[in-house]
Formats: sequence, C-alpha cells, structure tokens
Amino acid sequence: MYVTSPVKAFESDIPMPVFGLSENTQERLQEISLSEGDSLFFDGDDADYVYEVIKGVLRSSKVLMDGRRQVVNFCYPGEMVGISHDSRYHFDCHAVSPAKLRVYRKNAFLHDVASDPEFFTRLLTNAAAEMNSMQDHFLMLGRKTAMEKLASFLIAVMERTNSDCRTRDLIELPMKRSDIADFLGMTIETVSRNLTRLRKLGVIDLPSTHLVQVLNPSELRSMAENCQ
Amino acid sequence: MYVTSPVKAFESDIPMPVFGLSENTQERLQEISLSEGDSLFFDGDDADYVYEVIKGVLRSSKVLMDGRRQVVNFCYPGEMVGISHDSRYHFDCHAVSPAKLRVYRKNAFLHDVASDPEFFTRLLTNAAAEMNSMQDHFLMLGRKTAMEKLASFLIAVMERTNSDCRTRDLIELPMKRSDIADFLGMTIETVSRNLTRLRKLGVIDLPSTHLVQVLNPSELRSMAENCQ
DNA sequence: CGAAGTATTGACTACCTTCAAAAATTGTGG
DNA sequence: CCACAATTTTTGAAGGTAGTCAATACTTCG
Repeated sequence: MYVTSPVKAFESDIPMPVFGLSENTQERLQEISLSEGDSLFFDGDDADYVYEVIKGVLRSSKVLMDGRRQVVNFCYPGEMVGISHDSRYHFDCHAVSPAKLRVYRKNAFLHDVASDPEFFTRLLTNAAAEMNSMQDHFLMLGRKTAMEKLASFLIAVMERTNSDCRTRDLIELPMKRSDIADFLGMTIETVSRNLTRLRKLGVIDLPSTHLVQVLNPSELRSMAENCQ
Repeated sequence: MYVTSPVKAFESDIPMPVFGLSENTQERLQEISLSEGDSLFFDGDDADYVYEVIKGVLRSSKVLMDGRRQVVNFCYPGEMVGISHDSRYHFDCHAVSPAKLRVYRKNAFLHDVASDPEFFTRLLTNAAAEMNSMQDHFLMLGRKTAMEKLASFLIAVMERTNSDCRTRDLIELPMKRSDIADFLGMTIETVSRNLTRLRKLGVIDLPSTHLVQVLNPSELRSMAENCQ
C-alpha cells in the first residue's frame, strides 16, 4: 500500500485557505493559482469556500487510516468543487496539474444561488449529472475487470476533454499512474500492465508517459464493456 | 453472473407510471404502494415523476449488457428517488420490501423547490450529503476487502435504521443476498461465507436469513476499516 | 407435501496483488 | 548542459483473495 504525502502550498499556523490570501480582500480572493501537487483543502477542514476550476485538473480523494486511498473524482475546467452538506470538507483536494481556480465564499455563493432560480436550476442539474456519472463509476469499481476499467477511463477522459475532432484521439493524462490506479480501485502495476497490453494490441500508442494516442477508438470502446 | 428479471407491477401498454393510476387524478397520484419485487421505473424511462419513500426499502441499480449488476443505493423512508439531470431515469428502481411512496410531478416539484429558498437549501444539502455517502461507497468498493465491505454495510444499515437504543443491535436486511452482493461488488457466495465467518467469530448472530443480531458492535466497527 | 427459489458450503481456478528488480523519467547542482 | 540522485514507470515471478462451478441445505409458497 502506498500513501502520498501531500504538501501544503504555504506553511502557516493561521487557519486560512491554502493560498494564503487575506480573507477580507475581496478582489484578491476571486482567483488563485495552484502548482502541481499543491493541496487545496483536506478532509475535515472548515468548508468556508467553494471553487470553480478555470484551468488545470484537481483530484478529490479519501484515505483510510492505513493509507489505502480512493480517488473520488478528477475535476476539469468548468466544474465546481467543495460544496459540502455541513461545515467541513469530507475529502482531500489536490492539484494534479498547475491550476487556476475561482473562489467563492460558501455563504455568499449559496445566497446567490438561492436568489437566482436559473442559477439554482443549473446547479441542481449539475449535481444530478454528477450523481449520474458517480453511478457509472460505481458500476465500474464494483463490476468491471481491470482492462474494462482502464478502457472506460480512457474513453471518459477522451469525451471529457477534447471536443476538437482533430485532436479527439490524443488524450492527455496529467495525473500519475498512482492517481489512475486509486481512481479505478487497482494497483499501479495493473494499470501499467494493461496500458502495455492495449499498446501491444494496437489499440493505443504511448508517445510519452502522460499522453495516449487512441489508434482504434471503437475497439477501445468495446473493451470498456466487454473485455476481449 | 446472474441477472434478476424484474417484473412490472402492472402489465400495460399505456406509457404510464408502474402504479397504473390515471395521470389527471391528482389525489390518486399522491401516494402509491409497491409489493416486494415490483419495479418503479427502468433505466431509460421518461423521468416525469420524483418519489419520496414513506415506508419500505427501494433498490436503485445499473446493469451492464452482459447482465453484471451494480446496486447503487438502497432508499429508506424519508429519502427521495428519481431526480434526473435530463428527461430520463438512468438506473432501474425496484421495491426490496413492500413500500409506500409519495409521488410528485417532476415539473411541479422543481417549481416548488425553486420558489421556496428553504426547500431549495434542504434539497441541495441532501444532495451534498448523498454525494458524501456515495464517496464513502467508492472507498468501500475500490479499496476494502470482502470482510471490510460486509462489516461496513452492516454498520451503515444499523446507523441508518434503528435509532432506538434497545433495538440498535438487531438489524433487518429486507434485501436478498444477491442485492447485498451487487451493492458491495462481490458474489453471493462471498457474502454468505463472510456472514458465516462473522457468526463463527461471535461478532454477530443470524436468527433468520433477513435478521442480523450484532453481538459485538465495536468489534464489527473495527472490522469495517481494519480487517484483522 | 412437493416444487421453486434462495442460501450455504466445498473444491478448484483465475485474476489481481504483492514483492522485487530493472528501466525510464524528472529534478538538481556543479 | 551534463551527471547523478530521486522518483516514477515498467516488467517479472510468486502468492492470495475472491470468483466460478457444483452440490447440498434451507425457505417459501402453491
């Protein structure tokens, strides 16, 4: 079992968001940057802010006492993170790649949402959509083989990122193998082995560690639900 | 692999909710009953209604083409089911035990919610809470052993149902072993073997198939995260 | 009481994990 | 820019947990 030891972006004894800006400087609160590996917040922190990803990719994860980790979600530009049902966050959140975020005070955000029916509808729709994708994630974690999990993951990233037809089949994977493994509920070795197997089958190519060229999308798609 | 073959409560060629009541009889729409095994809706059906469980337990599940199934959630009294981000349901929903439901027209429901800030806040909080419990489910599916999964499940059902201190340690499991297996991402045989093992360890007793007496709650709790 | 469905138990197998080492990549200081 | 260390990824061999197949026991229901 492996444990990632996350490092706060700034060390500080003042209970403040990781980016370390003054709380009462409204303008400076509006947008922040994170470097690769920086933490945004931890499980148990006060949930005073909600965030919107502008650029980069975030990783939400939960950890068991003995260090076993489950990556809950990767957050891409346009998505919200940090909305809690109570006053605390219930997972860790880190930057997987250099990221820019828009920050909202939780209370102000909720007030704005409640007072604007259109905003509210959008948020509720997003929440329902996220729940739906979480349910697909359940099916994957609970019932798919290692190869099916990996194929599903690649398809999902493909559909989530490249809307441009010309670059559709070139997938960027900013996260490490350990992040992918913890997202799919398997080990880094199994992730690596199955990537290699997909390469040898001619379904993908691996130009570099964090790039996947999909050579046979339809085959990959069929492997996502019906392994070999 | 096993496939459950669900049966509609009423056979009908009219596209109508399963309970088969006239759409324009407002009063008769307000509450419905389901027998054990009845379906409420299927993946792909028009999502015209949302439901609130009054009595009994529902099961939400998704199925792969080859029949592999993942139970997404068990819905207990007080919980909502059927809120979708688009016009379709994205999972099957069945009654695990005889159930009573309150029915809302989706549009009317959303309108009511949007026009009442307090109602809205409650719904959003519930959604966030449900997401939080889904994230715990992820951790369980992806990273826990069979025994840890089963112990976690028993603890969760215990905390969800019996608020009464005297009956706290007597758990009712209305669902079948196959439902539990599909919820935990394992087989019925593994569920059965581990229940037996818990019994032989003296942690639980099994007075009947659908009843579990927890003899050593603290031991069970520790097994949920740290299987021997 | 018999039949159908459900649950338990047993024997064997397979997939994924674990442990270990080599290869590749990334980062750092001279 | 290169050399070297640290980290990450890949590959290999062995082992274990849970799955599969099969038979028996138990429950439910006509």
